[in-house]
Amino acid sequence: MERPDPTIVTVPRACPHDRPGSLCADCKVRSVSVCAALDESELAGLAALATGADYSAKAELFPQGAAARHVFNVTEGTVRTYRVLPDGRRQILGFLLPGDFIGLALTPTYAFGAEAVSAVKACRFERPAFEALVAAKPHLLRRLHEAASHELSLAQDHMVLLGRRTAEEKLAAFLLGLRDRLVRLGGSRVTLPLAMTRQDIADHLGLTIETVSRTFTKFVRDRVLLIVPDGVRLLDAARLETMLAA
Amino acid sequence: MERPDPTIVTVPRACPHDRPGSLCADCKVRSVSVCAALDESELAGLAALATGADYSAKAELFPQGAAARHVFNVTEGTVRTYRVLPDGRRQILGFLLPGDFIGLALTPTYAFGAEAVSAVKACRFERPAFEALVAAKPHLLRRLHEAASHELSLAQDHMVLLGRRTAEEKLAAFLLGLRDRLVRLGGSRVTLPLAMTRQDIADHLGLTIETVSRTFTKFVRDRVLLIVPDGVRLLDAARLETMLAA
DNA sequence: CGAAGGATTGATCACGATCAATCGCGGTGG
DNA sequence: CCACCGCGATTGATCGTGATCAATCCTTCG
Repeated sequence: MERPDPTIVTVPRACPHDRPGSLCADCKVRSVSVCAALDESELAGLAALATGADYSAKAELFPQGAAARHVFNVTEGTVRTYRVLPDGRRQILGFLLPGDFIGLALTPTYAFGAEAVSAVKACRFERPAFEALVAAKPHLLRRLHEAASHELSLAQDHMVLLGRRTAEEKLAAFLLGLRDRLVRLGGSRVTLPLAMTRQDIADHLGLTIETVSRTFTKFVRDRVLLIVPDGVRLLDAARLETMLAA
Repeated sequence: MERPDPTIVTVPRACPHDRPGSLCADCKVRSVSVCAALDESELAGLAALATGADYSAKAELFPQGAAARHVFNVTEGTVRTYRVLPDGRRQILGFLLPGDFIGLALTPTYAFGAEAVSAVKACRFERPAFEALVAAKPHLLRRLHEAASHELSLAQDHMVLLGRRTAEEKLAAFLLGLRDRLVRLGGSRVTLPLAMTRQDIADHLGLTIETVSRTFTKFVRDRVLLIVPDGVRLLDAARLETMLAA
């Protein structure tokens, strides 16, 4: 699958954005999101609640601990979710790509902050209306639960990574995991756009920016990858896989 | 399957363990578990599905990746959940105490392994029957979702700990977190029984056994706690709190 | 009493952190 | 147009936390 510009994951129009009259039924990320659980009539209900929200790079979707007034479905761009300690240390919990849902937990406040890494477009739903829909549609709740369970499993994976992996293994796991997600969204298998900074990657993997940079350099020296503008090109993904098997 | 593991004893009975004929309505840990969501009639349905399962220390409840045939509600003792890497490195995801539920995810296989740390008693439900009950009771599903959301939040806390905390902070957070859970179960505020080994604690906090031991020793030297048989006595919990605030 | 398993302590090592300088690129204004 | 600026990334030098290697110690249990 060819992509003209590897730096941008172009996901065709989603939910009702800046195109008046467009519906969730046309949403190009629907198949990979919680919305996949809904039938036509339910989608209609959802579409009525949806508004488009655009964020420029570095914009805050919401801060940690804020009242949870919305749930979101990312349709374009990359979002980082994070928690910070009082002294400023930051842990990035994850990077959200098109199709990813924010607000699965249905808690009164957000347990983490969220910021746009690149320019982001999202489908946004008011919480009260969304909750009402969930209450009316057990199947949607079931789907939310499955999504939350999946996220819990990913969180557990990440605990293993943070607690028991070396710097090299961490970066290898990060790159392969991101590649797989991008492939599912129709991206290239060898060229990964990296919207996030080295600092973001470091804060996700429990490393410093210098260690991330040095590890990238080592991978380049070992002919495992090339660094290209705004991303990397994988030369030897098998070698990365091997690091994880070990 | 015909010759059951001698470390596991199954007894046909309702939720609470050693009292034949007793019902979930009497369950000591109900108020702190997902069962708290159920009314009398629902409890009756649940009680009909429950069997007691006892495990001696170190017994395996199920291995990582096994088909998820049961869900569990721990009623006595401590369980560790874990994932292991191919080369043997282990990450303990959490320690489950009475009232904690195993199998929230409702996935076809267990995403992690579970072992009894101490002698354990649990309420055990067959998955098909439990799933049927969940399908029939949206309120129970909602409760499961809330529990899963809470667990996700705890997992995110732990990611921060693993990625961004020092050894001292990790141990302080572990002790205070465990204390709070034990207090909610009616335990002491200053004397913590530690059913798990130093190695278990190390594998939970992303440290080595030696570092855990040395950090305990440092806490003793600093008059923060005393080491007592099978546990610790907190002398200066405030100092532990301070470490986390920093 | 001896063996075994968990815990502690000591000596040394090394991975990744820290401190610091420089690079490279894109944007901006003179 | 290009000099300058700012920010992210890279690289180098050194440090230090926590890992590793290894030797007891302590408790329980047969």
